[in-house]
Amino acid sequence: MYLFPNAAAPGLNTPMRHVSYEPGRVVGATTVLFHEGDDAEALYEVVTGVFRASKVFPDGRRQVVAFAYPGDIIGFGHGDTYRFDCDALTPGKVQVTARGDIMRAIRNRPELGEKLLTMAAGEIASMHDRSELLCRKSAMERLAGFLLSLAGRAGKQENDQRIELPMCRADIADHLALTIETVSRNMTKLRTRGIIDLPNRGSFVIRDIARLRDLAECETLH
Amino acid sequence: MYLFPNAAAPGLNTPMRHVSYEPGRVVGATTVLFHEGDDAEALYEVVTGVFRASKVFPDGRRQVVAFAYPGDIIGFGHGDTYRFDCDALTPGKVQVTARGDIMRAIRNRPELGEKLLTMAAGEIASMHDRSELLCRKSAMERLAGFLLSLAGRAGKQENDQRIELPMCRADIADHLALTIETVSRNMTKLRTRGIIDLPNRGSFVIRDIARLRDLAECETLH
DNA sequence: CGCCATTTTGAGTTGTGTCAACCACCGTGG
DNA sequence: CCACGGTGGTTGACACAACTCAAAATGGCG
Repeated sequence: MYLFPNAAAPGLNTPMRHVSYEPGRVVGATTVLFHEGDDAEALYEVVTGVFRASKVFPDGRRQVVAFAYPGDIIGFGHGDTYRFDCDALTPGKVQVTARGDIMRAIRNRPELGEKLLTMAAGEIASMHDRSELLCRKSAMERLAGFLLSLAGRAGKQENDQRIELPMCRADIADHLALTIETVSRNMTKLRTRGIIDLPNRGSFVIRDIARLRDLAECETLH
Repeated sequence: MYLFPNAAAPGLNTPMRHVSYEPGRVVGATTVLFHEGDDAEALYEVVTGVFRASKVFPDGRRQVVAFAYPGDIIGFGHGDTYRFDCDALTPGKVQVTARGDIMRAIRNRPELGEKLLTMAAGEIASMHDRSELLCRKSAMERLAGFLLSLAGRAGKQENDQRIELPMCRADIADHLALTIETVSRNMTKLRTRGIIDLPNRGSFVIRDIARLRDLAECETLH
C-alpha cells in the first residue's frame, strides 16, 4: 500500500505540514504524480480527489496497489526511487512535502522519527491484512470487502447512501487480483440479490450492509 | 514479513547489539519465542537456527508469514503486541534486545531512527513482492521462487549443492498459500523433470538452476 | 442520433482444492 | 534384528471457482 490512513498516526499531520510551506498542488484527472523508477523526492498528502497507485509487471499484468483518498499519504516507504506509478482518478489537490525536509526534521526532533516508525508499523500491518485478503479470500469476499472499505472511507456506513466509485472495473479487478469479468459477475450477483444498487457506472448504493458484511467475512454464503 | 534481512540496513546490527548486553538465548526446536497478542517487549535477532513466524486465523487456516534465518530480525514493525506467533524449527540461538532500549536509543541518536525507517521501507518493499507472489503467481512459480530463495539464503547458487529444508510440507504450503498436496505434486514434477533432487525429507538439491529460475519467472513453462 | 469504450453475459477450459487411499521413513519395543 | 505403528508425504479421482475467449448490451458523449 505505501499509504498511511491518517488514523494510523494521530497528530502527525500537523508537524509534517510545518516541515514545508508549499501551498498544495491542484491536479486534473489522469495527472501523473510520479512514475515507478522516478527519484522519490517528495511525499504527497491527498487533500481532495482520489489517486491510484499501480505497478505494471514485465509480462504486462498490472497491480493496483492502492487507492488514495483525502488524508492518505503517498510516497512513504520507498527507497531512493518510487516503486510504483501514481496518478489521479479524479481532479484533486495534494500537499507536497520534500523528502529531505522530512529527514531533516527527524534529525531535529527524534520523537518524529518514532512517530514515523509507528506509522511504518501500521503500514506493515495493513499490508499483512492485504496479503491475507489476496491469497485466502474468494472473489465475492474480496469484492464485498472492497465495497465496504469504500463505504468506510466515504463515511457512509448506513444503508441507501450513494457512494462514488471513481475507478473503473479494470482498476477494481487489478486491485483485487481478479479479472474484470469476475468483478462484473459478482457485482451483478450482489445487485440481483438486492444487496447493492448500481445506479450508474460511477457509483453504487448499499441496500443491505449487514448481508454485505456477512459476504465479506464468510466463506460459505456466496 | 516483519523480518529484516540484514542486507537491508548495513551497519545497523552493531549499534543495536550495543543497546543491550544480553548474552543471547539458546533455544531448542519448537521453542516458542512469543505468541500473537503477547506484549511486544523485545526484538530477536536470529544468530543460528531457523525460526517460523505464523498466524492462525479464526477459521483455523494458518499463514506462515516468514521463515527467519541467521541475520534476520524478528519483532520489528509490530505495535504494542505481536501480530503473529514465532517458534523455532531447529535448535538455535537468538540475540534479544528490549524494545524500550531501541526507542531510547532513537531519542539519543536520531540517525538511528533514520536507519530504522530505511529498514521499514525495505520491509514494506518485501511485503509488496510477497503480495505480488501470492496473488499473481501460479503454484509452480511460487514453489520455484521459494526454493530459489532458500538457495539464496544458504549461499548455494550453484547446481548440485544440498540445501537444508528445515520446514515440513505443511509449513511450505501455508507460507505459499497452497495446499500440501499442491506443494507435493509440484515437488514431484520438478523431480521427474530433473530440475531438483529430493534425497530425503529434510533437504533438496538443485540440478538445473537455470530452468528453476525460468519456472519462477515465467507463466507458461509449467 | 450514432459511435465507441466499457460493462455485462455466455460457453467452455483449467488450475488448484478436497477427499481419500496409499506409501515411506523412522523411532520404538519386543 | 525385525515387526510394528505413527507421522508426514505422495498420488489419484473428482469438483468447482475463476480464467479465457467471444459476443452482446449498455451508457456516455460529441
